Amino acid sequence: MKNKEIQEKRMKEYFIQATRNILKSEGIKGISVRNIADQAGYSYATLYNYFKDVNDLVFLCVNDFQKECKEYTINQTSKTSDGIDKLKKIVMAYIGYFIEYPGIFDLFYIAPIGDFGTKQSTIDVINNSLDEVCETQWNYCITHNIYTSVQVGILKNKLKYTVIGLLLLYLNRRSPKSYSEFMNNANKEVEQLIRN
Amino acid sequence: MKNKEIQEKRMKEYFIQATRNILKSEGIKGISVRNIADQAGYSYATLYNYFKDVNDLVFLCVNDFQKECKEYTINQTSKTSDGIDKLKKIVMAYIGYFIEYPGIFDLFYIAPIGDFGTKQSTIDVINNSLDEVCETQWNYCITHNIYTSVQVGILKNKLKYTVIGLLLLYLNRRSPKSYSEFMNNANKEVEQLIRN
DNA sequence: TGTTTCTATTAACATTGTTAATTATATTTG
DNA sequence: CAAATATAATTAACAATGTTAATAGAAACA
Repeated sequence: MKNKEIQEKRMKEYFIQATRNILKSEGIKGISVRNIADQAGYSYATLYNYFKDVNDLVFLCVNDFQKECKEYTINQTSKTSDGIDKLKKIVMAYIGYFIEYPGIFDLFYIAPIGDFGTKQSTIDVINNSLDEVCETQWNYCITHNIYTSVQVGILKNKLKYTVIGLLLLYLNRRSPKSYSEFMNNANKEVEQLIRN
Repeated sequence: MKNKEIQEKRMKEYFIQATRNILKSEGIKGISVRNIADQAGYSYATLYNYFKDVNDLVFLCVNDFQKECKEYTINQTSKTSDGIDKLKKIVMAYIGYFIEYPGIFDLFYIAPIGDFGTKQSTIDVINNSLDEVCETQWNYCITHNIYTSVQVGILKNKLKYTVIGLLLLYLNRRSPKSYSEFMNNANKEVEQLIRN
């Protein structure tokens, strides 16, 4: 009876792995049932023995990406010591992650959430994505009296809306056109927010 | 030679009109070549005699919607006299417009812009959408020394990112869940931004 | 080994955007 | 006005999509 579960888990992992690869390389536009199944080494209909539909499958990648994203920001900022500077660098690294993998931004913030089919816990991970990445620095700032916890609460929201707004406009090719200009804007906005 | 142009313009208008109706009622998910052509009273292939593809057609609605959006904000704030209060109300009305027509938000900020096929002027309209709606109030604030023009430049950006971030998260069903909570958040954010 | 139960695959359907072939309608010309 | 031509609109067709139903294959068990 246990073998069954192990095998099922393994099969699911094959499909999830394939989905992650496609999301990272081709983005959401590259996602299709047949494409995923091909990369997983199975037929497209087999997928439906393990997942309700393709949307269900796609959102199962959120946890892995959030984990990867956090590690990414940690690695990019390991040399900086705790405090506001590090907070800023983490936020910029967070932005950098989605610039490098626009398909993951689509998944987190744009892909439609099925009327019911997407777990609340997944949505929670998305909503806390930026906060979680910054968590230790927020705590550091509170315990070292750089911010009050009320200020942190307000800042978290402002930062979230600003970062997502910036990314949406740039990744969806509204504005600005150039990467360097975008990074300028992002730097400026994050800077202004964090230095109160 | 002139008749031809008039007729062509009229035909285009039929399709654009149909596209606008669908966007306002069903949203972008309701857009399909056959659906548009049905509502326009023609066959689906006829559409290709007047438009490069369906994306081209969809983005032609941007100008109309921007105009409508501006009128919407004017009507909703006609009783308020110029100044910061009016500015805030206009921004909230702008938000309200996209809450009422989520499909238009999708068109403005989410729909993918073809590698080439979408006119730069259309993209400009989108990027200046909020600024244009607020224009007279920004000018009022500058001439009455409420803000400096430098401050206005900074505020415009902050406001844009915040409003779009707020709308994206709410309309795409990330957070918050309830309308009233969303309006609370939006009010708070806009308020904090505008009062320095 | 033979039967049953689960798993994977192929077939099939409806829907999508787009193009080619064909028919209907205007326009021009004799 | 009638015939020839150009233009506009429609149907047919294709490839790709998500999903379900029918089948074939493998595993488990008697």
